[in-house]
Amino acid sequence: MPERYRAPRGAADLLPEDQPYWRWVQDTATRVAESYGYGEIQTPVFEHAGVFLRPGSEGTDLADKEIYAFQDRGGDDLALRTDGTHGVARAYIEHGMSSRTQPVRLFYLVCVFRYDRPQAGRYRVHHQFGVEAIGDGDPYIDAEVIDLQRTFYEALGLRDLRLALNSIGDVNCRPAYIEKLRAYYAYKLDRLCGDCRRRYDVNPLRMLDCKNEPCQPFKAAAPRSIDNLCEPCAEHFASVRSLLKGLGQPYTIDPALVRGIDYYTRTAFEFLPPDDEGQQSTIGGGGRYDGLIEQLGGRPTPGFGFGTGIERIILNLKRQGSAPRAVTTSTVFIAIASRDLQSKALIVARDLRSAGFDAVIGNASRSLKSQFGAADALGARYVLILGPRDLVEGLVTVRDLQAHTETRLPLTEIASFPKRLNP
RNA sequence: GUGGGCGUGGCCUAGCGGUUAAGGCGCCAGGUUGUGGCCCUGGAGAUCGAGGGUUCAAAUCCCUCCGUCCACCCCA
Repeated sequence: MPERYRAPRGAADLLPEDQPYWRWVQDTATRVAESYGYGEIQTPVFEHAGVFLRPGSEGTDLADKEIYAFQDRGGDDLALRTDGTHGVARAYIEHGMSSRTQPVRLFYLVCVFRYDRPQAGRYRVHHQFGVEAIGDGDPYIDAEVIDLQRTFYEALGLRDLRLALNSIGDVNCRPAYIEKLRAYYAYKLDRLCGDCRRRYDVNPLRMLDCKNEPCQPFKAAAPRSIDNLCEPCAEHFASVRSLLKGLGQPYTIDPALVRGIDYYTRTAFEFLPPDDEGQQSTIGGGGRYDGLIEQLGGRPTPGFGFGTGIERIILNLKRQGSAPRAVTTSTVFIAIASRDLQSKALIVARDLRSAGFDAVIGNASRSLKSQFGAADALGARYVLILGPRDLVEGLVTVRDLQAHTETRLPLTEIASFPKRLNP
C-alpha cells in the first residue's frame, strides 16, 4: 500500500466551494488598492535568506524560529518569504524604482510561510494582502495607507474594527528609550515572569505587551515610547494623528503595541476585531520602515506599508455572518441520451460557450435521470437534451430547471435559446 | 518549544469490554427502456489514527507514537 499523504501541518487546501470568499476578498483588495493608485507587484515565493536574516533581525521570533530556510541544490541559502515587504523592498532596489516618481505605490496578494504551531486563525502557509508606499517619509503617507486599509475592510462590510496606534521611534531615539525601559525594569526583574526576564536582554520592547499576571502592575507605569520620541519623531507622530483625525478615522493609542518584525520605525499600527479576546486576533497591521531599504543595500529610503491576513478576514466575515454576493450563472447542462452523441455534445457545448454560456457535459453512460441530478447538483439553469429522437428532426429539447418549462428547438438556433424560451 | 481536548466509512455522529461496528448526510442504482429537486427500495464504502500491552474476549481499559483542534509564545 502506498503511503497516503495529507497536506502538511498548517497548510490547507482551498476547495472550489471556498473560492467565492477568496475571490470576493481578493477582488475587493485589488479594486481598493488600484483606486488609490497602487499597482500590483508579484515577487518570488523564496528569496536569498539574507533578505530576511539581516543584522538586527535576530532576536525576533520571525527570524529565529519561524523562517523556512533551506539550501537549494546549488548550495544557495534561500528562505520562503515570511511577509510581503522584504521581497518588495528588494525588488524596489533591484529595479531602480528610486528613479521613478516617489513614492512608488505597490500592492500584492501573496502566500507567506511561518513555521509555527497552527491554531485558530493561524497557519504555516497563509495569505496576505499588502500595500507598500516606498520613497516618501511624509506622515501623509501613513495616513493614506491606513485609510486605504480601513476602506478595504469597510468595502467588505467588516465594521467596528479598532485601530491601535503607536510610535516606536527611530534609530535616533529608540536606543535611549530602550535603555530607559531597561533601567525601569532592572530592579524589578525578580518579580517578573520568566518570559520577561528573557525579553529583558533580547527585546525589552516586548515586555510591554506581556500578558502574564505578575508583570501587569509594572507595565502600566513603564515608560512609554511616545513620551520618549526625539523631536522629528514626535512631530511625525503628531502629524499622523492629526491627519487621521481629519479623516474621521478613530484610533486608540496603544503604548504596548510593538510589532514583531525588526524593521519598523516610528508609526506602528494594527486593526483588531471589536471583540478581540483572543491573542492572535490581529486582522492586519503594519507601520513605517524607514531603514529597511538601506539595510538591503539601497540608498536611505523611507517606506510604509501594511499586511493583512486573508484567512483572518474571512474568519471574521464568517463570524459576523457576512457572505459574498451569490453569483448567478446560466449554466447549460448537456445531457446525452445516447453514448454515440458525445462527439456532437462537444461541438454543441463549444458553440454554447462561444455564445457566452457556461456549458457542462453529462456522463453519457449514466441514465438521463442521473444526469439531471448532476445538473441540479451543479446549479445549472438549463438542461439541453441531446438525443436521437429529437436529432432526427434536427431538434434538441431544452428544459429550464427553474421555470420547469421545456421547449424543442432547432439545433442551429441553440445559441439564442433563452430568448426563445423566455420571450 | 510548552500545555489541554479530540481521533469510528467522503462528512457528522451512536456504540465505551462480549454475536457479522449502528444511524444520518453524501455517493451509486432501481422505482419512468429520453427527463431533476420530494418520496420509496436496494447497493457500495470502516485496517474503529498507528504500534504495543491487559483480558477467554478490546472500537471500548493501559502505554507509546502520530495526526488534529484549542490555548501559551508570537504573529496575519
